[in-house]
Amino acid sequence: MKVTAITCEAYNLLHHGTLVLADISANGIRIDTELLRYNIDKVARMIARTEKELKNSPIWQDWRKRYGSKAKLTSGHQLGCVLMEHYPDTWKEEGRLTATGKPKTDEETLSTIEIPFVQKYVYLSKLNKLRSTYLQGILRETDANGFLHPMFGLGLARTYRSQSDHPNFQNQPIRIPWMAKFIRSCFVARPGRHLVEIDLKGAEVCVSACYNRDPKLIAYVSNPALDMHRDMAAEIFKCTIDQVNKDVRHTAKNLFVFPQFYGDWYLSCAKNIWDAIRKRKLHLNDGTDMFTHLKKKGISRLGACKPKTPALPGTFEKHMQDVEHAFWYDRFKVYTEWKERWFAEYQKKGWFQTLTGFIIQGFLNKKEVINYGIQGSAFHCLLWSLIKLHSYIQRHNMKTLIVGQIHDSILADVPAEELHQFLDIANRIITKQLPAAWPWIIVPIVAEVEASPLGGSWFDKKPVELK
DNA sequence: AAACAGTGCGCG
DNA sequence: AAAGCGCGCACTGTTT
Repeated sequence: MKVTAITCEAYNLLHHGTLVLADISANGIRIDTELLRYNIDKVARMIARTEKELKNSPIWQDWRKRYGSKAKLTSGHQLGCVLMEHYPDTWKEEGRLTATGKPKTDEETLSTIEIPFVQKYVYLSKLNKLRSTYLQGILRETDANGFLHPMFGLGLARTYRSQSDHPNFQNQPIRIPWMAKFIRSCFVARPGRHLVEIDLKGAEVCVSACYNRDPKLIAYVSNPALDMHRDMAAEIFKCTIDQVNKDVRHTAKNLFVFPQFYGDWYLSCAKNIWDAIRKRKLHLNDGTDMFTHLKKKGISRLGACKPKTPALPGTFEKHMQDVEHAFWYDRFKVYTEWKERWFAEYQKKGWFQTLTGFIIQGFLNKKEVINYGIQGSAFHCLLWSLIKLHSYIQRHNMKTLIVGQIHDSILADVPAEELHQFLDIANRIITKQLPAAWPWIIVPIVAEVEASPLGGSWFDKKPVELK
């Protein structure tokens, strides 16, 4: 793919953005190295204990017999071969083999084998990831003064997003709370300061609405009284919006709406949601178990989920097929028309231009053509804000330091006495100046703020009300 | 010893 | 017709 910034404005964005990102790297984020070392020891002990437990199992005896001195507890390939003997059916299902035809041993596949040995293996993998990639990765890159300087680049991602390395600051754990705690509690504010994270609320959905101009999507992101994820939850689970609780909404958002926007299809959504009902024990607001509720609504099973076999009535698979159809051909039909037009135009020309003035060309499939512009422009909203914010901080001789950036959020280390001023200007840039500078932004942009206690950690951040 | 392909998993 | 977009990093197992 050829990467060319064409408009002058697009060039300037990358130019100034690069300078700001370099400054962010130079500032660095403070690391509690003592806690980091303590956590590394603690996780090491957890790993040792888990390995010992696994090695007491008869399955490990079997494993040893097979591989002798080459037997390795961390080898997914070896595990796959050992388990294949006892659970061959696990890998008979569609999509359970790797690209080279070997049995997959990812968490998703292994979660179907509900024996302690396998579940413990999954846990051990997580512990090893935590120790190697994150805790040790951070320690390795931390300088002698206790500051970490992640790098950020604008010249690599095909979407014109940024990337980060040494270490990657943009994939530090947050979704699994116990993992997040081990790591994020080591990222701390400098003395007398707060770590402040400012997020562009629903950035990609907002920017998507600016591309496709679907009136219903625009309404959803413009009217705080409306809630797309809640509405979709009600459709997916055949209930009223009052019956939707946080967990159910979260499931609809992350296992249907977002995947659909990225080009996923109903069959994979159906499987994932059905799994989530079981694993997360979903229920309605009044306490009714979700499976019981769906049964009452005429849905008693998932269905075969075979791509070439038509979905049968009374299955969740069939229901999700209908939900998907209504989603794209009724609710968001203007969005669908835009997708068709956008892709057809690309096929004719071989390139397209993003709303922020970048050309993207090369051999791309439909999903890439649909997604790249949205993903890139959403990040550029953040980058533009970041540049403005940085410039304001310099001009006003503020002591605030911007220390990181994660696609749609900014992390800053803010002296207590500057907190009010900082939040005020950041909010003004994001919600007022940004939409004023870019007329293609036709929906409100909202900032969300979280802050750590004084001298506290990234893990301890709590929402802050913006006035 | 170094490079490479394949796999898996963390984040938005 | 195919069946989720973008990244970085660690590890296994093989090849150079």
